[in-house]
Amino acid sequence: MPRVLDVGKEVVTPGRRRRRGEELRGAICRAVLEELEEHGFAAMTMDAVAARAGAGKATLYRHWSSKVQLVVAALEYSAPEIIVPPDSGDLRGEIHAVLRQIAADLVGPSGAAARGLIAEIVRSPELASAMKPFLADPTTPPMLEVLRRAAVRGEIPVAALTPRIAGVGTDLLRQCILIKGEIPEGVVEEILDQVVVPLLRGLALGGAPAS
Amino acid sequence: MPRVLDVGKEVVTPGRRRRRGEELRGAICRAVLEELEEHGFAAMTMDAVAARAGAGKATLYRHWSSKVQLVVAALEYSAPEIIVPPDSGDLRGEIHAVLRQIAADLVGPSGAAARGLIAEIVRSPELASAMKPFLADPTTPPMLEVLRRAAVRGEIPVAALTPRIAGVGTDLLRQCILIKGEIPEGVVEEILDQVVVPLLRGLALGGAPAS
DNA sequence: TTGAATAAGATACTCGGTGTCTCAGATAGA
DNA sequence: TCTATCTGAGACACCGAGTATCTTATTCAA
Repeated sequence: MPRVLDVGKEVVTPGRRRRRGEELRGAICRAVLEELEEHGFAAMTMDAVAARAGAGKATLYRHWSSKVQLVVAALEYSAPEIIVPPDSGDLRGEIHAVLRQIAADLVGPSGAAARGLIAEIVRSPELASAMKPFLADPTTPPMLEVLRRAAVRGEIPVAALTPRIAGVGTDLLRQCILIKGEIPEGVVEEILDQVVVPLLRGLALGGAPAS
Repeated sequence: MPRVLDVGKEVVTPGRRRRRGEELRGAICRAVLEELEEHGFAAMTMDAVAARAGAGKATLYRHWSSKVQLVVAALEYSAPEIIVPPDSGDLRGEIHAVLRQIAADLVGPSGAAARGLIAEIVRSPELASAMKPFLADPTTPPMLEVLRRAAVRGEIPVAALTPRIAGVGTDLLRQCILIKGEIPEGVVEEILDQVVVPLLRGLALGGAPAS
């Protein structure tokens, strides 16, 4: 049952250059990031990415099996870095600096992508493993480093150096942007002063349960 | 330009009963909850809901403007209740009881719906306000009540009675299920003992910053 | 009881997006 | 130079949300 294709195809493909390999993949990843920044994950279409990259849609699917996989690849391509603040001896200030960076990332393009990925996890939980690195890893280590230095100074116990504790601030920020769609002014400081700092103070006490 | 509709319509509608008002809305909401439980939010189609409810798709859209609004209504219809544990004087135990209930809700059908709604917020942040009640309200008040009683007993300061502090456990649980697609064994206790309890202990100290 | 107004059930249709498929021609490697 | 491979382009199939429209059951007022 032959389908009618390309009848009268008259394309004047003017000796256009064709990229391959890393050059091609890089151009596509950059196009993905730009589309993400402009439209967000949901409104980003594969056609738009293909058009912006000057590539064919089939090329996208030849390299990545789905929109989600493509976005994951683009995130890998431009991994946003969290800078560990210099050791100032000011624990609150250092944590504040890390949280501010994380908040900025969540609001920016890579944050939009990450939020979109979380939405996709909701639709297909089996994807969770594929994108775990982009959700947990990049933010926990810098915070752990800040806490480690505080532990060295004796401000907090070594028992406080767990991913759970180091990730509290990040988790709360992420929760905020997921539910509210933004991180309102002052939320970073609210989390810092109502949760993270008192939590560390409580851990410094160690021992007995609250009361 | 007359479109051809219903040519040869031969429907044998056998005097089928037609429901209205609350009966109809209830049947539709139940159908939504069943579809959510079976397929999750994303894979739930309006056609399937209509078919299961024995209703027309137009009827769905006559009552609710979109899939999201319909799911919000279904959640209202079956509002999962968080029971405030009896005043035992055991703060950790009471918090544990509340967190366990919240975790169970997040894993169950209404949790699946809520996760789907969060995914929709990601695609259209303006919807955030429409569903805020279903994300924050149901869980914060019971926890605040538990904390309030602890404050009366003098275990924690009144300053600890903020939504931010009361919601820490819930937020962390929600974050967990969003990212991992599940709440692994032991996570509730991990959050309780590594975060919530030490946090309250730190707040009980009041005053000076950590160190 | 009856007739008009209202709204339910059914279904065809539009629209937009993902993912598939095919093809001509550019590119790379022998 | 010749050949195998992969790109760029775009038509296409498919699916689901939301719309339009028709028939008819139900409600309510006269």
